Amino acid sequence: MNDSAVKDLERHEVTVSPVEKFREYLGTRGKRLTQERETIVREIFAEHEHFDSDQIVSRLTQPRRDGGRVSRATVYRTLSQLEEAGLIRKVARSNDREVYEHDYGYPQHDHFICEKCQELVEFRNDEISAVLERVAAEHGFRMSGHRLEVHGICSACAKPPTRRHRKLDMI
Amino acid sequence: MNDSAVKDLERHEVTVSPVEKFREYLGTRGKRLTQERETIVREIFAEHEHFDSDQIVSRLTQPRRDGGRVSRATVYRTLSQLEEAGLIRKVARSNDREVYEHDYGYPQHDHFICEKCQELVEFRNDEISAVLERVAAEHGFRMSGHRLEVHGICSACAKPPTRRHRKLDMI
DNA sequence: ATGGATGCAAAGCGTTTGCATACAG
DNA sequence: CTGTATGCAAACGCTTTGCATCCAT
Repeated sequence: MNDSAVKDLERHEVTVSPVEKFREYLGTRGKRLTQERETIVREIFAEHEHFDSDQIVSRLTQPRRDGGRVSRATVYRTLSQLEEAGLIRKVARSNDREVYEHDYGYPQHDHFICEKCQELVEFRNDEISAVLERVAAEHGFRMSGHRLEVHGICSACAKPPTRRHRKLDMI
Repeated sequence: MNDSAVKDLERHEVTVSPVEKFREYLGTRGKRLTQERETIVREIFAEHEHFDSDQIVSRLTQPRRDGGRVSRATVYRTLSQLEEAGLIRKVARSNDREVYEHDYGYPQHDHFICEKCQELVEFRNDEISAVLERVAAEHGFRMSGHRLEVHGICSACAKPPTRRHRKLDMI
């Protein structure tokens, strides 16, 4: 992909809504944008937070004020397709569940994962991609992306224990 | 950890066998090095290859010439402990299974994961850890390690398709 | 001796799937 | 209309666990 193509893509990304982007993807595959799928996409892109399948299921499985309810099966099926469509991506595993995040309209970044509180903290660093591009090229590997989890203790958990932290530790 | 401590660790690593290292770990925890555990460690460290739980289970579950057979449950229980002991670590997920590799007596490295053939290819690059150390420090994050998967197409799969590749592609 | 470890089978748990029914295009 | 999609519940596949028995220390 050349530079102007990249620019087109970027412009596209910030212009088209997630739902529209998904509709386009579905269209090219002879698939349909159903109410259920739209409900799921709206729910997921309502805010930029990490999430797992079960969170979405519990939010959409019980009757809702606006969009109708969506079954567990449909949530799973739709998450897979959203991933194929490049709207979301798996960033980590936590509690035996895949953790997703937005991969559309959001800049490339990686994560710290705290071993104490399990919190995911995003960080951006362009050097990493640059190094990876170079290393991949050296190995004749055609890189399409990467997944990087940096494990350790976050600043909050590293601080001298307070009442609040103690409590959490004792669970 | 200072330089001489690092050197001690390295010397230690190449001197003590995986089984001994495991015995040490178990000892400090009031646990025992049983025949089953030793069999598993020997099997795993017989060669430096990536592996998943099921591979070990199938190799040790059926009666064996030397070491006795080991149950599925014990393999799983022991793999967890080997991970805690720092002898092995999870490097990826493939086919819904955790993929492990030796984390003892082997230098730090990361992996390319081919999206076509699923092959894991190791690569070493010291810049990455260096960058991560720095970024972690900037964020007040106390880094203990990282897991990096670089996704894309490996050189073999990227080559112009041969008869052999075509066949594989059509599966 | 005796508290930890094993084996077996059953349970767990996230995820997938078969099938009858309900829609989007 | 017609091929897709949904919902439900059952099936799946990896992993964990309860319990009676066994064994390393």
